[in-house]
Amino acid sequence: MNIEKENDCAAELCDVVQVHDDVVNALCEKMPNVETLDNIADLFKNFADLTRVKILYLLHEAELCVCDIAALLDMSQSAISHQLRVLKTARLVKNRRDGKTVFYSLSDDHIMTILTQGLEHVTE
Amino acid sequence: MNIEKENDCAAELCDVVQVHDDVVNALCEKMPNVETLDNIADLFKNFADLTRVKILYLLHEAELCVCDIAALLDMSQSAISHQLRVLKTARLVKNRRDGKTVFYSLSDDHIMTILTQGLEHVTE
DNA sequence: TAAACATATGAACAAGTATTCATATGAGGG
DNA sequence: CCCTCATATGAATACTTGTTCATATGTTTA
Repeated sequence: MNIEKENDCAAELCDVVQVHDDVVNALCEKMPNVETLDNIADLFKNFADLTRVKILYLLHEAELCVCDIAALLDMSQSAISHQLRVLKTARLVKNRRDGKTVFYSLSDDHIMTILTQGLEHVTE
Repeated sequence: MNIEKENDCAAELCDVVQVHDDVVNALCEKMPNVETLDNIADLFKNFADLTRVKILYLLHEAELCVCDIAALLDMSQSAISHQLRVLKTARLVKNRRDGKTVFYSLSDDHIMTILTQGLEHVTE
């Protein structure tokens, strides 16, 4: 019974076996596969940093360029650019160039749905 | 115009001012305060690790003791115990003692709502 | 084409974190 | 009581990550 091994469910539990076998079997089958769980963890990594949360909230309100975000958050242009690259790699934000300026915006609405769930949880 | 300073909105933007002042003012007012955003980031940190995501999914299916989780995830008892402490500190899981055994379970349903949002996002 | 501006990027450093190892605490059974 | 089992914890280590600094790329304008 070990979800690590392609859900083949063969790991041994405590000698005392707190959980009945049928329950544990059901457990393995209901679990998403490890790759999916890893993708979920990676997704949430993007929301696990204050700077990135601020950026996402700002972009929810308006399309912004790098230097505007840097000014609004009182941080260096480089720091913001690095973080925007993280968010872009995760496909949470997209950008478009207009002359010298690069405008960033949220990729889709689902991102804000997740953040709102978090907001609701922390505000009870 | 700087949300860092208690939303007093007084930071300077790019010289080129990509965003009009009224838009930026609206931005500052709509943003949750920094403390709230920090709490959101802290909340998501709990979901930003594969081991913890696995644990939460397991606990969604059944109340489990430490050694069962360790066996199911093929990890050391100590590693699991450390992670459960993280999740307990964040009030995402609760526990009860029954003799030698300590059973862990999810604190509330909202936790799974957030994870499900993440799952939906990664599975498109 | 040179200068100025906006952004991107690589290396380095500091801070945070997940696991291991050894050990401590706590509970039940003999 | 002592022994065993289940869990917790502290220190150490390896790994990850966010920011800074210096610099490169790309675009516009003089």
